[in-house]
Amino acid sequence: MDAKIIDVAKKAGVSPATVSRVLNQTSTVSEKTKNKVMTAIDELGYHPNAAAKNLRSQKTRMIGVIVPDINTSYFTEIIKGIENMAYASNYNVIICDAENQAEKEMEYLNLIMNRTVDGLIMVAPSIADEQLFQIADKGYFIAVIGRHVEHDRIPCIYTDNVKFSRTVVEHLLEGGHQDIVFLSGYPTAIDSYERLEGYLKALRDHHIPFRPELVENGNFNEVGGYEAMMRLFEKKLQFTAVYSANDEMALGVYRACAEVGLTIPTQLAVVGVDNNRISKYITPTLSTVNQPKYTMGALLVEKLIDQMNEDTYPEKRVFVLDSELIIRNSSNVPMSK
Amino acid sequence: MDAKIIDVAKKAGVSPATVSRVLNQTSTVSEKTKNKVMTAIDELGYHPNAAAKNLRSQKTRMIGVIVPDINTSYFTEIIKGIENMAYASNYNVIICDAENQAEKEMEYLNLIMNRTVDGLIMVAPSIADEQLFQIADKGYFIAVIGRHVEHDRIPCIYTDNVKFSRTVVEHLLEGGHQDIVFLSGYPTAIDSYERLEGYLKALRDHHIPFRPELVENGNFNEVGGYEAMMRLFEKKLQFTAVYSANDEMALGVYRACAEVGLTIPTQLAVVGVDNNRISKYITPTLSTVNQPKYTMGALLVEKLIDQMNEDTYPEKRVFVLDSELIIRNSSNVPMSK
DNA sequence: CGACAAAATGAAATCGATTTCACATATTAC
DNA sequence: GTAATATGTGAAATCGATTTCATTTTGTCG
Repeated sequence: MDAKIIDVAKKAGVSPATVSRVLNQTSTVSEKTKNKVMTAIDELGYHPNAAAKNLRSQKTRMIGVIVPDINTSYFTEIIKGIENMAYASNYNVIICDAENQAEKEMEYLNLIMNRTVDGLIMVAPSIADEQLFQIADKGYFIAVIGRHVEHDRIPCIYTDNVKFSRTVVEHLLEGGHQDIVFLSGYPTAIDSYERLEGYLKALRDHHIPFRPELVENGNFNEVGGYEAMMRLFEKKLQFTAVYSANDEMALGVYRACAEVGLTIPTQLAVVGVDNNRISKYITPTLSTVNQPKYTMGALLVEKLIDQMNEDTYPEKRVFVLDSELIIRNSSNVPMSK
Repeated sequence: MDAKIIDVAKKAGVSPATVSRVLNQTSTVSEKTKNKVMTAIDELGYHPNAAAKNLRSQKTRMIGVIVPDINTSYFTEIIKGIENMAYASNYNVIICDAENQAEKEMEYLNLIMNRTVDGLIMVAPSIADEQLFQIADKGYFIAVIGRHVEHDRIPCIYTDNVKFSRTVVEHLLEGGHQDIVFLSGYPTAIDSYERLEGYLKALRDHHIPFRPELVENGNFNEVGGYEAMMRLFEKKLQFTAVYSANDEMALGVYRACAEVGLTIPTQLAVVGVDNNRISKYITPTLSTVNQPKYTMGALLVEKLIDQMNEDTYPEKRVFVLDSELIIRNSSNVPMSK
């Protein structure tokens, strides 16, 4: 069906080698033959077969990205950063949605093992360190966003969860809040754990007793956040603020408050994490922690590409980026007594 | 670096052909040799090279999906449907984010022309009909979500924008609203146009004069919706309801109202479109039109796969799905006079 | 103008799998 | 026990590009 390089060559009266040279600018070709080849390509509507090209050249100029969920703006923002930077370096990006299933995540590792992609970025992977090491040790290029990985060949980038969590809690303490709920995401996610750690450390530093009953799991989504809050309300616990480990859950908190008739921020202060698109559009506007999502993606893919091209160990491999507390209306009123 | 099929063959003491047969179950192999081959594969950690496989077999078992924007839940829900159904049929999905750039969309067409994918799904494409026809006529498998395409070889699926828009407007008219703002998306998008058409028809049917100054463009996102409303407020126009062509813009409407001190729904009724994740979490909960996003993706990819496997014209090619108006709190109070 | 370097081009090998075809071995039927 | 069939396996061709190496053509200079 499709025209092949040999057809182009015949039509232009040259050899396939020359056609290849015109297309890839791999050596000089005279202006005259270049033109003949180009018109032949145009007339035949020739598109080089990717498989043949990949097979011979042993590269694909594709980068795979595995994300836990494609329907989460935190991840899609990261993807945008990856895509744009990759595009600029002439790489295509294959996005893979693991749908929060470890099994699917594992399946997608095939992309790199079977050389469909030249490199692989795993965003907030659930896979164990050792598995990552194994892949890297075999010589494949992988990189990780969202957690620390201790391996020479694996660049990684993340933000300091503990640090910004302390900032959040201290912000609430300054507002006069002592009884602060912590809404956690998936218990298995490292982010959940580290954010809880920051919460605990801040309390300890300020000599506030930790009340375990104020920690609830909301699975990082609206439904979970809503249900977690409802559980807390039912237990009639005393609290005046909520630190939600992401913005989606905070939205669930808003809904729960609307239903039980609690006013934010006067009766309950709320702070989220991620600064997602809608956080400044909901009412009241949501205080949250801005993470440099786009930058994380862009920076890491850049490192990965460098590494692939030079096939060398990068001088700097671990990137811990700063995040920033954005105080909006959901937490900017000191507690009314 | 990687083990090749010949290495496996040598280790197992068989020919490459046999290894291939074991892996692809393309003909019977004795239990004994099968075991030898499998252990050799295990020991070597062999992964068949995708490029070689694709080249020889002339297929990739990959399906490309081009979406206008990956950071929009309407599209990601569609993707979920595509992915899951494709996965079930043993196809992998490559997601491509055109970032609302026609140029990028065009670039991604290369995926099918160069046979990186076996089939291509274009979601709400901006490309012209004729270009689509050309591709299909060359024998490539493509399918379209979100608009009607009149070509024997191109399956398509969409909802009836005109129809549900009438329903929305009639719902508002029943609530006593006569001065209804229409917030449009990108002017170039067919969805914008058809939704406006439904709005106009409903007004005409009910003998309500059309006031062009009540139509504003909000680009399908929060910022646009917010700015559009602010423009309307500044002009001090008289209106009591807003039909927003999607939920994201409706969120912008909410924000604008919060800032100027208008209460929804008592002072302004709002209806959106898409029923996105957050629409029932914001306050007041947003009336909206539910589109069968997941189903659209799943159904269409199924058709595409059928077509690819049978290489035949499908009996049914055009699917117009029903959508449903979900009345929530943002519009359920009759206008207070 | 002849010698030599540089530029342009082609023939053939190659990438790593699948697939065809032929052949060997095992099984069944009579 | 032999013929006929079914099953299992290997050698070699093949997919469509790139790349190496050799060769031809062009250009430069004394």
